Amino acid sequence: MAGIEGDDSATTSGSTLGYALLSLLTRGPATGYQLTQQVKAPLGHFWTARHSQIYPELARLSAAGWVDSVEQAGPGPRAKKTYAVTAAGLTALRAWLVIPPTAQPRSEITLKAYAATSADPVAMAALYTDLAERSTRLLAEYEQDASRMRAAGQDDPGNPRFGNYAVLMMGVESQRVVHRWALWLASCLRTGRPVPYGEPPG
Amino acid sequence: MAGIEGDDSATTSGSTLGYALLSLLTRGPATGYQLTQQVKAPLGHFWTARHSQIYPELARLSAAGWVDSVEQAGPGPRAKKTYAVTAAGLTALRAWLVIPPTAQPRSEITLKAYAATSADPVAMAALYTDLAERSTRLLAEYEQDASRMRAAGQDDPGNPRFGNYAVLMMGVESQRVVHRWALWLASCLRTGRPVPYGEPPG
DNA sequence: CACAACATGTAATAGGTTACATGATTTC
DNA sequence: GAAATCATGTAACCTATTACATGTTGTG
Repeated sequence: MAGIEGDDSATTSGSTLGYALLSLLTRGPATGYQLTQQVKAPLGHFWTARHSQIYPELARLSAAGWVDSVEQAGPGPRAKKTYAVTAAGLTALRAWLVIPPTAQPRSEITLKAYAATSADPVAMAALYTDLAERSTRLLAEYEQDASRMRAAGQDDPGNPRFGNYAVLMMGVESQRVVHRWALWLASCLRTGRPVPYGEPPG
Repeated sequence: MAGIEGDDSATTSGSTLGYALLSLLTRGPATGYQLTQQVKAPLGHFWTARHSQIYPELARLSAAGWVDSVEQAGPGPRAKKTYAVTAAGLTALRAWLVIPPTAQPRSEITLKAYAATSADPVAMAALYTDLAERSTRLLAEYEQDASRMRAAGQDDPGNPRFGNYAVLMMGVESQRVVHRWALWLASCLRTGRPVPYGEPPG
């Protein structure tokens, strides 16, 4: 700051949310509202954001020169703004992508399993049986999405939407794991005795 | 508040961190420092907390009557406090455990995969090859921990430390998934052509 | 004697959720 | 005409990270 002009250099190091929005915008220009929808799936299986977080972040990205926007009037009291990544934004995204990620995942279902023996075994087994059922439903959904994507050629790394497919593959694998693990855990809690992991359920 | 006494009813609904600490304390009394160490593994594979978050939370749990503490003098300028779960704390924990969890997992490695095609394919493939290597190391560690635990009878749901084993099993499965997925992704990016998921690596 | 480990706290900041606020257009 | 969808923002609150602050005990 302090009187020095021309400080619009690439020193701005954005937030993870900012990079997530840039990633979405590489699929094409979008409004804040559309980004709020698009973040739901498949990205939303591993990363979520609400509109109240997205709108202020778009303003910050715009101030940093990483996106620009055109206004289109209505509907509602305010102008509709369509955002697009700038060359500077794409450069920043590319630089961020190749930094090895460090953040640990956070899983509430696993945290509850850590204290599983403190609760009623029957209730706790039911919890994990329900979880296994939910993962079955999700898995079916994801597999359908995956075959639709393959039919559209999105499993090709040359396709700009290949990332959607990569994220979905992780979703499929994760739900398979949740399914197996939840059934194993439920089986342990129901029988009250050690169950070897990976055995077919009884 | 407001003049009404006897408001120490079970209306206090704690934070997730609070329940995580209660879960740790079901293994036995501990100081804030010890909890900071114990949260690292295996719980830390899916849930983390720093001491700066733990100390204030212990104060809140204490105020709610969910834990109590004894002071032991030193070392350092302040007294050392050893915390233990109270009956009320255990009741609260049990009630929380059977609530179906809703929180979505958050994974930075998957987020980066979403934008994989925006970066240099060689650099990006290297990132995921490194990730696969790291998961191999972690998997070996976890498997060792698992056989130690089995030898100690912690794979028995009757054992109060069974939760440690359940969390570790999720860790093992998760690292296996990360390994397969990262190698698949690296293979896609290196060859630039669609690679069927689950094929042995070339 | 330096350095790691033990031990407990607070302050400032960043990240994220819930709730508040407004209003047009489209569909049943 | 009611309800869903489109569309954008702010405020209050909760959660989590980084940095600041202090001081002892044990090990090489």
